[in-house]
Amino acid sequence: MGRSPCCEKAHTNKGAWTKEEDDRLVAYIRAHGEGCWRSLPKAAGLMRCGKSCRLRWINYLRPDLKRGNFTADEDDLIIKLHSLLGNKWSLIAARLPGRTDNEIKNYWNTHIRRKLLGRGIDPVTHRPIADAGAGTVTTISFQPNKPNAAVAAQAPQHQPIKAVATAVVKVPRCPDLNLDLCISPPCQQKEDEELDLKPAVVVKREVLQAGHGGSLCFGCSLGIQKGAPGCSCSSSNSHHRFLGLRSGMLDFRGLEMK
DNA sequence: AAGGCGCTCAACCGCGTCAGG
DNA sequence: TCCTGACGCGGTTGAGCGCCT
Repeated sequence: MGRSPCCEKAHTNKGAWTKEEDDRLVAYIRAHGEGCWRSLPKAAGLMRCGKSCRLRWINYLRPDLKRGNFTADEDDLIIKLHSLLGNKWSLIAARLPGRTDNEIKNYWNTHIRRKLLGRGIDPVTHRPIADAGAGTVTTISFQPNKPNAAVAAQAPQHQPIKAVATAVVKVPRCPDLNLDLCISPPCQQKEDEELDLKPAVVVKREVLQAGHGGSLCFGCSLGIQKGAPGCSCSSSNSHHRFLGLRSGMLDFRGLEMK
């Protein structure tokens, strides 16, 4: 049994969106909110597939999107997150307010990948290309309160990405990471409100429904099942900082690449 | 001036996951 | 418990643009 198409393809537009279509979509979502993408096109009077509407909204029309070039700090953060998460673009995007997974994915493939290759670093393993087959672990560690300014640009060639830490964690070089990390819950709301920080993590449905409330471990916020390796919800100290960083929005200012 | 080429990024496609019946 | 439908994600494609020859 084949998969049924997500929409009636015979009567849907494809390709670039027109200004009128954009306006219709924005107007509809402003009036009714997001959700139920399948029925949205019909309700909004659009000859588009629901998936197409969702993508257009998320990647282009959303009002909170930050347009324009990536900053050096964002570059740096993307590289670090990719070294931890692999091609989990949605998770990386969740840590970059105003950026979308598609945008980051494109940026990675067009800019960062090349940049890393130019430095002799394998963009997949984040290890020096000459050392790619070694099969050893990459030590990623972090040291808070060190300036990170343009560390990516200053990273010496043929050096693995590495940071220095109070608590050193070893991660397998395989992208299927065992994220056994000390982290903070993404929503320490009161504290974040005081600092005017907006939680950037999109919390998975199951986590919300499991009644975690505002006390999620970083693993859960990344979509790891509660209780699975990488989840530290049950830990007595659910308020530890993720690698010494604030929750919600990864503060990478204390990270350093060597 | 124009054709070729490479790059960028918006959009599409197919699959995995999950909730609800 | 199984099935189905909807959503979300990551990989891929291709139109449009700018640069080069």
